[in-house]
Formats: sequence, structure tokens, C-alpha cells
Amino acid sequence: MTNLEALIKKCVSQSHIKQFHAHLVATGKFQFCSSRTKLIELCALASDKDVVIARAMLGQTRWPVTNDWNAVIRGLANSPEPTEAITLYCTMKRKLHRPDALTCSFVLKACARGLASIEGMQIHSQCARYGFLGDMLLRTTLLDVYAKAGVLDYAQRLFDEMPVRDVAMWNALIIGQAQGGEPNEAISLFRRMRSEEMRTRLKPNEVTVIGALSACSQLGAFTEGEKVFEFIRSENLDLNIQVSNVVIDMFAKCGRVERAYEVFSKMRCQKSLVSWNTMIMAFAMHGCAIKALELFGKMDEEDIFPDEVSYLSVLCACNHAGLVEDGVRLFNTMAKKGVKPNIKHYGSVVDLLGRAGRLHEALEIISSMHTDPDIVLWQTMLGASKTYGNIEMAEIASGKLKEMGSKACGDFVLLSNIYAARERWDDVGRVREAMKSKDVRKIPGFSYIDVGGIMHKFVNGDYNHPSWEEIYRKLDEIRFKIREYGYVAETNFVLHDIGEEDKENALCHHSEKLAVAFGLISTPEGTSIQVIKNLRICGDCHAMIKLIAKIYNREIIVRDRSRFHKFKDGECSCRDYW
DNA sequence: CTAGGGTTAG
Repeated sequence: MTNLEALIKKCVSQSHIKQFHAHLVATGKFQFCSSRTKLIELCALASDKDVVIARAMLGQTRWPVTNDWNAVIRGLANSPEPTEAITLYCTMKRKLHRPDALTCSFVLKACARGLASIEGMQIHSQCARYGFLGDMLLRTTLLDVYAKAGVLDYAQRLFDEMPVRDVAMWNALIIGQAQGGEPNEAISLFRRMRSEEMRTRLKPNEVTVIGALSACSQLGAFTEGEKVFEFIRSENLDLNIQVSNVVIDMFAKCGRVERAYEVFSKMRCQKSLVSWNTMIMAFAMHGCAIKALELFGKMDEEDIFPDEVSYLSVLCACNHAGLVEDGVRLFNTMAKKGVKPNIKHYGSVVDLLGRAGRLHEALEIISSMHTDPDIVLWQTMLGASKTYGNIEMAEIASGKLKEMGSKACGDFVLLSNIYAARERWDDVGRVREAMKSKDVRKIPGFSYIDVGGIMHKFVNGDYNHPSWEEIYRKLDEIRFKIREYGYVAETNFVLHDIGEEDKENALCHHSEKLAVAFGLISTPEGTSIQVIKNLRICGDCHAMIKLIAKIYNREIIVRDRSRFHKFKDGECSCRDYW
């Protein structure tokens, strides 16, 4: 028996599956031989190609046992097409074969990987009927299904209902919250895990800190991120590739590129492609294009082949520093290096050309694409058209956006502002009307600032902060000083995500301005003020904050979706064309 | 040892 199993193992490892399979069939052993199950099992887990063979073998089996089904479902769940596992599970049930707890675990994993929350719910209720829900591992997978699909309240409920929890359960929820747009929740859950450490006897492990750190990255929560890093060191957690990578990303997104590079260069384990990409992106975000390009060149020396993310990162670097020629060159060479440009690369290069005012070339690039342009690409074009006041181009872009059914308020606002700049008030009114009649999606803009280790959140036009009175007083002061210094900053305000009626107060309403004002109040002179914003910073805010930095002689750093804007002495670190 | 949790992106 063990000899036979060893033989099967050898066959699978040497890709002699077909021959062995043929041998079993020829000798008539396939339908009866218990080693068939072993063969299917090993085959299903060997590689993505072999799963197909395993599935075919299952199809030829006259009386499959549960383990035959389980092996193939498990293999498919781990394959690039996890939803196939769900299909097979349905086949199994149709053939009236009763699944066991293992089957359900595997198919739930497939739901988690395939973000299939509806199917997950159905299997959830089936598990309840079969009485499988007492199974800790199955419950964790179920929790992960909901967490990954963003149904966080269900995930939370499963978590709360558990009388006893293990580390993986905490991890599944923390990571789910971190990835599901609730980074604050993730951090507080991590804190709770640590405070209950004595009672539960559970310590955060490498996986937990990955979740916590990725939440810190999103929030730009440097104080908290550094605490987690300290925890890693004090607990002697393994700084493996994945942990190191997420630490690099955290430092970078919290505004400490030097610290990120320090971790990158001192990594004890072998750097992975992700490490390189993360670091290049870190330099790109901080406007250090030369360093990003250098690092990109160094990959070659270390025999690491750049992938699509590497190219995107380095394109981003060129973009943020205004290195138009370098960017275009890189974009043109990537296909030759065997990396197929995807929609994000096109987006980057269109943005690059658009910001340089080369709108026609940008449009040419779009029409040369082999994939269909998406909404973001036309939004980029619209943004560039606004920057250069090109109405013809703006109409092309907004026409496409209309066709594609974009409901983002920013698109309408941008177009109306382009008309407003040319004083075409009829067109402005028309766009504003269209905005009212449709169900336009308002994307809330919000900003964070880390003061004393607490992340203070501001939304546009926010009066909810405990110190709002002081903040608005500060904003009045800023306004006054701007006039006093003779700067013209209050003209042509873009009314992102706020109504017409707020036009008068537009100056005070952007969330990042509120956060900056709070920073001025609550942090000592000589320190830098760092704000994180969820949307792209607009031209007016950019100009405004540049002025504030100059007037108050402070360093102000604003991170928007993809980059850091460092304002100092009336200058900005990154090249923009507003 | 065998089923669950893991990083980069316009």
C-alpha cells in the first residue's frame, strides 16, 4: 500500500499521471482501486493543469466516494478559477452525494477566493442544516467569505457569536476590515486583541500584524504603525517577506520614505518582486523619480524580472515628477520586454501626456488601445482638458462618460467648471441641471490627520469635530491673511462634492483644509503637518495649501490617492500643472 | 503532518 502510494506520488511529481491513469484503467483497477482516490488527491493539488485531469478522472469514476469529490473541489478552490469548485459542489449535490464538513470547508474557501457571498450564504444555511457550524475551521472560512466579500456585519456577527476564538478567526476579521474599507475598525480590533491577550492567551502573529499594518497604511497612521512595528520587534515576530513588504508599504504611506528604504535595504530574507515594486512605488509616491528609476534599473542586476506592477510604479514615478519623455519611453519598451500594458498603464501614460498638455497624443494612445477604455481613463482626459481649458477635448471625454453612464459628481462638476472658466453660463446651467435630474453619486471626500496618535477624521463641510469652532476661526484667519498678503486664491473654486448653495463657503469646506487648520492649531511650530485624503486633491486646494505653508512657514504634507504633496516655502515637491 | 487567516496597483 505504501509502496503504491509512493509510486503514485512519483508519477504525479514526474507528470506521468496519464500513463499511470491508463495503467489503472487497463488493468481494470481504476473503478475499484482505493489508490485511485489517492491519485486524484495528489493530482488535484499538484498544479492548476493537473486539477483538470483530476476532474476528468472524477468524471470517469463510477462510484466516487466523498474523498474523491473533496479532493477535486479542494484543488479547484485553490486554482485561479475558484468558482469552478462551486459548480462541482452543485454537481455533487445533484447526484445526491451528501457533502461532509470538509467538502463545505473547501467550497467555502472557493467562495472566499471568488468573492461569492451569495453562494456563501446558501452554503452557510446548508451547513447549518447538516450541523457543521460547530466546526471552528469551517466557521473561520465562512467568516472569511463574508469578510472578503465586504459583508462585514455578517462577519462581525459570526465573530461575536463564537464563545472561544483562535488566532485565525481574529486575523480573518482584522484583515477583512482592513481590506474592506474599515481600517479604523481593524486597528481597534487589533488593539482589543492585545488588551485581551492575558485572558484569551492569544497573541497576534505575523498574519495579524499584516492586517493591522495595512490598516495603518491606508490611514497614514504613523504613530499606530510604528507601535505595531515595535510590537513585531519586541515579540520577535518573523520579519518574513510578506511582513517586511507590508512594513515598507506602511512607512511609505505614512510619509517616511527613508524608513521604508531602511527596512528594504536591511531585509534579511530574499526580496521578492513585491518588495521591489512596493519600494519603487514608495519612491514614486514621494516624487523621488530618480531613485525609483535607479531601483528599477537595479532589478535587472539582481535577475528580477519586472512585471506589470513594476512598470506601473515606474510610470507613476515619471508621472509625478513630470518626466514625460522617460515615461513614454518606458511605456513603449514594456511590450518588447514581454509585459503587456493593461488599462492602468494606459491611464498612467494618458495622465502623463495630459498633464503635459499633449492632449492629442493622449487621445491617440486611447484610440490605439486593444482593450476598451474605462471610466477612469476618460475622467483622466477630462481632468487634463480642464487643466488646459480645452473645451473640445472636454466635450469628447464627457460625451464618452455620459455614454458609459458615469454618475460621479466630479465629472459633472469638472465639465461645468470648464464652461465657467470660458464664461459659457448657459452650458454651465445645462450641466448643473443634468446633475440634479439624475441620481448623481456623491463621493464623500474625507481626510485624516494624526494628532497625538489619534486619527482625526474630517468630511467636507464638517462641523462634528469637538474643536470645530476653533477650526473655523483658524480658517477665517487664513482667509484674512491671504487677502492681507495680497494673494489671489479665492477665484475659480472647484465645487467638488458640495452643492451650489455652498459656493460662498467653498473655501472652508474641503476636508483637507479642515484637517490642515486643525493641524495648525494642535501641533507645535516647526513640526510638519501631515494629512491623508481619500480623493485626489484638486487644483484650488493645492494652491490654497501652498499658500498656507508659506504664510505660516510650516511644512505641510498632503497624501491623496496616489501621491504625496509636500508643501514648503511656497513650493510643492511634486510637479503639477494647475 | 492532514481543512481556516497574508503584502504591491491609474
